[in-house]
Amino acid sequence: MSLVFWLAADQGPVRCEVTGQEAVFFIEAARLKEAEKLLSPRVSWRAAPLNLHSFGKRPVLACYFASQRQLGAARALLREAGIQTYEADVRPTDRYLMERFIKGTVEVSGLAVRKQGFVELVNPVMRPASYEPSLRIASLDIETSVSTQSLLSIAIHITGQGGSEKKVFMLGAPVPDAGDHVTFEPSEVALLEAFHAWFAQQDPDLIIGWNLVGFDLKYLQDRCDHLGIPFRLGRGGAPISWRLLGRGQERLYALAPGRGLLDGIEMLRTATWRFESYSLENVARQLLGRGKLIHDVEARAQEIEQLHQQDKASLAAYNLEDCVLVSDIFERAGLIEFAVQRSRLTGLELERQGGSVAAFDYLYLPKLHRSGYVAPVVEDGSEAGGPGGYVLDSKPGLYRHLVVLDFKSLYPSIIRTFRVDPLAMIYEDDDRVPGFRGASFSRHQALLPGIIEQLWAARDAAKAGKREAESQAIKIIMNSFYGVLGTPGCRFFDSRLVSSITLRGHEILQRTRDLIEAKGYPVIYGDTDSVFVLMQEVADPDAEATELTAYLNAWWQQHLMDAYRLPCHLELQFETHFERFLMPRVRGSEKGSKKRYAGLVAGSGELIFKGLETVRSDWSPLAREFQQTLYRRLFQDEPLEPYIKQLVQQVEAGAMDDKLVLRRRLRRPLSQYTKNVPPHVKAAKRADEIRAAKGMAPAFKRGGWVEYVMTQAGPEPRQYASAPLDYAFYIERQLAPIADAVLVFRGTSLAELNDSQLPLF
DNA sequence: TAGCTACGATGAATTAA
DNA sequence: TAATTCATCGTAG
Repeated sequence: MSLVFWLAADQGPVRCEVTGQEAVFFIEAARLKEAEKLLSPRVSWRAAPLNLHSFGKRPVLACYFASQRQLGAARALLREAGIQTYEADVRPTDRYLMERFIKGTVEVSGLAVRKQGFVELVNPVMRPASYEPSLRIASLDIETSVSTQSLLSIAIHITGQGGSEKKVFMLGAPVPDAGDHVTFEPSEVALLEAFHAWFAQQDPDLIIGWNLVGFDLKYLQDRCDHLGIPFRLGRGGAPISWRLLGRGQERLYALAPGRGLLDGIEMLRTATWRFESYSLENVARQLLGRGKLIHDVEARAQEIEQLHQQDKASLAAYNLEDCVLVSDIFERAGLIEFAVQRSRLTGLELERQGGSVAAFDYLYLPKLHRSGYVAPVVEDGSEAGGPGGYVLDSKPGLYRHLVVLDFKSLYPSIIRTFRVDPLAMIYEDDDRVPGFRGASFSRHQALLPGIIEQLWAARDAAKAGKREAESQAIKIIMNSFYGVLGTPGCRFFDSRLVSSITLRGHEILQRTRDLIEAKGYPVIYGDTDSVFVLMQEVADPDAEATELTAYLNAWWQQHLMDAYRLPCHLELQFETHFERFLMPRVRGSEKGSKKRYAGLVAGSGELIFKGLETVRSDWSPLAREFQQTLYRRLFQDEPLEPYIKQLVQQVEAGAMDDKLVLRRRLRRPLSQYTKNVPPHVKAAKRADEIRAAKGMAPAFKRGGWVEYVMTQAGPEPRQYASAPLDYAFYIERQLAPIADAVLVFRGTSLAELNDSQLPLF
């Protein structure tokens, strides 16, 4: 893999092609002499002895090369000579990838050659200096005409290094009141050319947007192809390279040489921000408290065309405002800082999504090599295995003063404490820490615990320095280790490893519960790393919770030292004090629920819902608002019955019709629902039938949302609903389950309340 | 261009009576 | 027709 860097320099942009990376493969030791003869005049390399974990225990030597290119050449030479190479863990990732985005923080030396207006460095050596982000960022958004398929306008908002700038390129005749930053062009070709010229001169490091690759860049590429002009947004006019990622769903991936392409939606997901809808409108409202300039999303396409004909100044403002929203969202969520930090930690491209397995390799393999071991290859055919987290049975009820204690980063802390590690597991020595499922771990020859220790310290430093994005990136990586070890897609997958993490977690959770109960506090629930402790009748719950936490931490320290001679890195923390708390029952059962509860946080008045209808996007707004009001009243000891009865009457009277929409995602293409047809699929199919009859294209794709209402004729798509709404459905299936979860503790139900209203004969 | 398991609710499909 | 199982989705951690 080679990388092209463009760096600012006095003589103009400096182009560096960097292939410098330590690459490695393995050959049988017996053929070293032959290999030396073949390789030494052509490439620079060195061989190191290694123990062999796989390849049938034959002695093997690791051959290190300065670059992937050298490795490739060596591989070809050896293959010709019939010398087999083993490439168990050669990776194409490059630790310097991110530096192309960080101007002035990379020291470059090498032979400078002038080439086509640029200075090219031959044999560059790059050395990262301190990290100092100074990026120039272009937020890009286009508007298009649905009827003619042509491009109407391109807006760009530039921020960061070098100051901010706003620009709109618009198709059509000039209008007077549009502002200086709006440029009008007579044709699409002229528009695209003007945009290219301006963009090259601005020379941003990053391009950001909303569905940037999947819509804006794709559209621009298609349009340029159609018009026969080149589309060159890379540095130095390089074209964008496109790739279609397979793996079931087709996803478009784009790379612009010398620039990063970051999509807001993907970045928010990666940084674990969660939204019900990732529309720009919704995310901007949630995060910034303001929305788009055109509100009616339904008629948006028509409105844009209409604006282009009648009010170009407004269209320019609208187009630009979307760019500004995206810039502000990136700023508010710290997405660029997050992307840079993540890339620095994982060695993966800024724009790379997921990649947990690759990140693990990046962190682990160099250390494994230095320990003298070769990693195994990925074996296909093996099934994922091993238990997950332990969930305590809950004791249902309505409580006062409940505190939640949880273990901070439980799985990473177990790995660190109990020396869980692929190498430690296979390394044979006498001083071992027991695991589960027959595994045990070398106390001294372990790599992962050290990696976690370093990350943990870096995270504490980031937190202390208020570098939130960095801390978040580290947390995500630490937490991904457990998942990676549990997937057959990872070369280190082994059910003994994951079981040694999760089953130790079971033990820790259960023992912690027992210790708390032995102290006289009832534990009514717990999930994986948390315990829910009752502090009813306690004068100062916060003080006692703090004291209890300290006691438990000290106990674990002592216990692990006594039982295993291990320093304990488990850390229980007192997280929340609920003034009031409700643990529901499983519907139609006496059993307490798991993963569903609600509580009123002491002091703040904040209501927290977990797993309940309120937080589920597939329940109607009616149901979700009902639950929040109901619980608020419950926790404030206000009467419930009048409110419930009143709401039921309002529903029947048709006063709540706009809150009855249900939404659910299609996780497959419509045609693949064969075994049964759930309501949202029925609604989607009806919608597409109606659309087909009108000569319109199908609107429901895999991954899309279906909005529907329940009518007396069954589920109907929201846009095309015709039958009268089925109020009985909403009362019995949306309100009653929510009311009953509370009323059951008073020995009544919604149905009973309703019946009592009927006249008695 | 491969992180994981546990759990609950609903409604459709299937089976027992 | 009632009871049970299965498919599907969204969620907790």
